[in-house]
Amino acid sequence: MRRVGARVTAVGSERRFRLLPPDGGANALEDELLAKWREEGLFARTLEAHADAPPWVFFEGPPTANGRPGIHHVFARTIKDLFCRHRAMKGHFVLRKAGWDTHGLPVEIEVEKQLPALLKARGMSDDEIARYSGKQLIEAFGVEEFNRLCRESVWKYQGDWERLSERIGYWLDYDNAYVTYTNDYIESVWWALATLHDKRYLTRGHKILPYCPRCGTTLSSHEVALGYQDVSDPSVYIALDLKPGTGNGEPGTELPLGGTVPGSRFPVPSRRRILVWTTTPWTLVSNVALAVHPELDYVELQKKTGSDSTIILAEARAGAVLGDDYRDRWERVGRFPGTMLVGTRYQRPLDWVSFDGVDGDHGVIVGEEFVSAEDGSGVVHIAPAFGADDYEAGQRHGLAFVQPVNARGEFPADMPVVGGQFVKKADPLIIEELGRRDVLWKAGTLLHAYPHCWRCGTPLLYYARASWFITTTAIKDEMLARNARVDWHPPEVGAGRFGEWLENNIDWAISRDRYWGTPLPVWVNDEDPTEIEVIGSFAALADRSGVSLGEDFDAHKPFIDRYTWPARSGRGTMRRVPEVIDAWFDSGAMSFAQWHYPFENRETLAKQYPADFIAEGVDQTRGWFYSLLAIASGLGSVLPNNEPLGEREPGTGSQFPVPVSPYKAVVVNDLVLDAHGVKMSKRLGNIVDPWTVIPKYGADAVRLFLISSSQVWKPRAFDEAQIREGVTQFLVTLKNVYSGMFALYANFGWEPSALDPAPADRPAIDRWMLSRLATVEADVDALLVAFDATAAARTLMSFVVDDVSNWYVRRSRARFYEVTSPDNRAAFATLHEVLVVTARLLAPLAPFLSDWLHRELTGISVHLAPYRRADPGPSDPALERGMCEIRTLARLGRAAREETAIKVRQPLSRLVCVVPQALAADVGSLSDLLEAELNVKRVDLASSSDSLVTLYAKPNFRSLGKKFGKNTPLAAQAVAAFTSDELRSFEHGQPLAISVGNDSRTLDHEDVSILRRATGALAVKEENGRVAAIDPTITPELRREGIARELVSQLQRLRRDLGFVVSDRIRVWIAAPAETYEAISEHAGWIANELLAREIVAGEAPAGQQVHELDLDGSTVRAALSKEL
RNA sequence: GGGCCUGUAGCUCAGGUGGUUAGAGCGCACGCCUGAUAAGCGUGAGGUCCGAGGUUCAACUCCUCGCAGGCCCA
Repeated sequence: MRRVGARVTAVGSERRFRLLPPDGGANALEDELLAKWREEGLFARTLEAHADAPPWVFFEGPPTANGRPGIHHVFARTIKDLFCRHRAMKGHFVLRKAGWDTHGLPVEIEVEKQLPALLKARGMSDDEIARYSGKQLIEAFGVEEFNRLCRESVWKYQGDWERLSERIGYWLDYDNAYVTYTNDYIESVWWALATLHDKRYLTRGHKILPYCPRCGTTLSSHEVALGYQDVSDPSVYIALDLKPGTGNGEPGTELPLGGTVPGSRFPVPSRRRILVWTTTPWTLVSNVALAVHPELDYVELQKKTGSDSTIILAEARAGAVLGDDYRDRWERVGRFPGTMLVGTRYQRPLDWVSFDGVDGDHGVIVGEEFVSAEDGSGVVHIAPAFGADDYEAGQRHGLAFVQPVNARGEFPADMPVVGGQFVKKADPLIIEELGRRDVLWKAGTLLHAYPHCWRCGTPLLYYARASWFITTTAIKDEMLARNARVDWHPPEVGAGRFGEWLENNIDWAISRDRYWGTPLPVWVNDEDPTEIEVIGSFAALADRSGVSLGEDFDAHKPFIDRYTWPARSGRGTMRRVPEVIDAWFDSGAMSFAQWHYPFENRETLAKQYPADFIAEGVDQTRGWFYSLLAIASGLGSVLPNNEPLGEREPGTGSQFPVPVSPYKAVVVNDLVLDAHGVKMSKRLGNIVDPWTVIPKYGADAVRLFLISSSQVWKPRAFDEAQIREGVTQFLVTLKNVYSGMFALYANFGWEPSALDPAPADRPAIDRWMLSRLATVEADVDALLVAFDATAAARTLMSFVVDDVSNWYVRRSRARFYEVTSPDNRAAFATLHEVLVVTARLLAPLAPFLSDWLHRELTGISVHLAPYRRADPGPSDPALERGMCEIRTLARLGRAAREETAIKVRQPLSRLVCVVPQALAADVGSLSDLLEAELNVKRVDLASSSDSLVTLYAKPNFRSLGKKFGKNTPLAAQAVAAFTSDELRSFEHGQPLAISVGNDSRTLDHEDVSILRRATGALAVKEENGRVAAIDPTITPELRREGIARELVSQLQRLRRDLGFVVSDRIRVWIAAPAETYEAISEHAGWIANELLAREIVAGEAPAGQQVHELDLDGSTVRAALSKEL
């Protein structure tokens, strides 16, 4: 038998299995693999390998590259990558086309920031620059040049994105990325818009948008959020006269007269007024209605001093508006719900706007849910041109639309009092005028947060702008039906957040008054705005304009605006509208625009639509998830495999065709927070830079942490300590199993061969290990199929730590010290199989270490391997059950030993075990594992007849509850009271009955769990019917063996401390008291073998040898070691 | 104000068609092991499962109402 020093072989040239680099080497290891992958073109090879396989379609939600990627991007990209890798290993063709979202306001803002410096360089003065608004700066700078800069700016961080994606192992085809600003992409978007227009889903309308009158531009919600300031605004209550005799036309709907309250001592009022609150007096000029909440209670109040006029307001607001003591001064003469007010007409506060020729109602009270009892008077003034709620209320109630304010925020020059004034400046003038007209009730000021232009500080106006819409309200049912087909993870995002939102969906305003975006392909006759052409292709553009587009054609502004043509009607010129479109429309069109469909790749799209899988953050519910769905629903069957919602076929009861969703499954991830659970922000400086943490722990560790720490759709705190404690521990364990056990000893001469025993011929623990492996393989795969990456990761991680390392390897260690016998070969073959399959299961989650291991173990990349073995070998549920019991017994046995306070090194004579009867057979053959684990000479599995065993009953509440209902607790008591003998005979088939009250019933076996308990003078631990009882008696013989083992332990430590290596052979001198020496001499052979000693010499060491004193449980032993040459 | 989510041990998180000892890892205390060693293993102590009502023989789990935190929307 050959023993070779491990350290010698490990660095020798004959090694077959490389050892892993030492701790902290994750970065180097991953870099080594990245270089290898690049060199081999591995990603491309994995694609080629499955080129003809059934596709599994993934859509990449395009990131905007004009910001640095952060740790949350690593999170989202890990999710995308791991499912794609998994399905690819399962044998699908998983094309992963990268994409870039390149249009839109964020890009423009980046460039806009550079404009002042650029204009100054051109000689423009600071004063001049300061006078210009953002849009004016762009115009002055030149749209052509501006857009050129935007186009460049998009790629500023492209390198960062690609580097990070590569570093974390996110495989994506960047060479064939789609880019939303390219002509091909734009043409597909045009086609979609033209198709939607053909279906009458593209329309023109109004939308209330936050608008900066100085910059002349609308702002996105993101920009609005940048500019909130606390300001003091007017807070004005006005009292408007109700017109008598008005109501909603139904009999009896007229507002009851105040004085009709029974017993009222007040006369019928001659004047009834309603109190209205506003913080924007200038909008009163445009008032067309008042809104009340239909279910809110309103009161009519009359001054106790005997005035003959009354006021009306929400009851809940009376105290706040009139003073808490208002009841002292006011008498309530009426009380009614808001619905009673609806339809009543009133005298508007200012009459400067004419309604001549204006469609729609005005001067009327309407009911609206948005009216709040939290502030104001519970009556809201409605000016549809100046508020989103107002506008929608106007739409719902057919109100007139007047907008006597120009784009600079000024009233018309010819308006009385406020003519030509900027609206905000007009507030005081209007308040004065209201006073003169005797409608002003109370004027004060209010401090509140109001949005201002982030660029110039001007207060924003909510202002109706002409806008182009996709009438998504018309396809709401279609969207809901398609959404219902989506497999959402988690489901509540789909049904709740998203579904709820779809239910309340409003039309999608897609036009933007901006520059850098897909131009809206709508041409309008400048003489007749009703004549419209929507151009759906560049060919159509060339055809209509009569101009050949040429090689250098650029579809962006300003070039596109030069294409005009005479109107078909014969009068006027067709000119493009100035707007570009919402960049969300671009992204939502990616499913087909990335293929330049329908102009090219029709066959490709037929295979690559719809997506099997997408994954993004929750913030995309109203973003990309929506835009994909809305566009797919609007386009319907012009996309392949995209049948619209079908009518129910008459008579058949079947529904056809089944609507499809543009994505069959979505995994939604939540935010990544900092270690303390606080949202990361630049302001707080708590942003985690991926480039500092990834080199530190490795991408595998970061990926695993992000996936395993909690369900991906929950927010997670990014805590480095958690990476170390949770994930690194797992990775270290896996590395130890490979390097510290498998590779280290396999290098002494094992490799897979025909000499390895067949699995069926291996020891039970090997067969158990392989059976567990097959189970875990199936479980992890099923979890990934079901998109539960967190559970998959946890299952695999606990398998490696608990089952493989902590049980199989620990219990099998000695079997790896030799490589020759069948038993050794069985262990190596088993562990090899375990590691290979583990590497494959791990590959989607941690693509680096798994590949490194797989290559060492098999010679090929894990990413070219199948995810599951075709033949996982025999599964043995009985063996798995039995081992589970053994491990429970081991745990209980350890606890029992702990109680005896006898160290494990001291052998004991026997362990008595009890398991539930049904499992006894499964456990029997495995008891030798317990002997070794607990260092006992014998394990007895006690049977029921054993005098050591007492039976006791545990009631099964679930089944007893069905029989006894209310009396369940009593029945349970009765069951628990059965004696051991009664239970024994019940087990042997004798009936057992209990009576509770008048109710006597025979018990079924399912009603009672019969458990066993060991009794006697043993150290006993028990849990759920499993018992481990240890005999603490130490016989002299056991004592001697314990001494020998203690000696070996101490000498081994000494041996190592003195610098001997495993291959060294030694001579040992031992001098000890007589009793101790007796123990040593009895076990001398075993001791020598353990210590790899040629000879054990009894007595004092010769002079010159260094002597070490050891304490062996109280007796002193002197020992000396020397190397045998 | 609305929608959705979360609240379980000091920390991070599992779990449960409602069933009587609520789990894991880390941390802590104690101990083991020493041919995985700048490793490995165990035992133990920690919980009114956010609060209050309700349904039920039985609620940590279901219902209602709150409280606290988060996200999105207004």
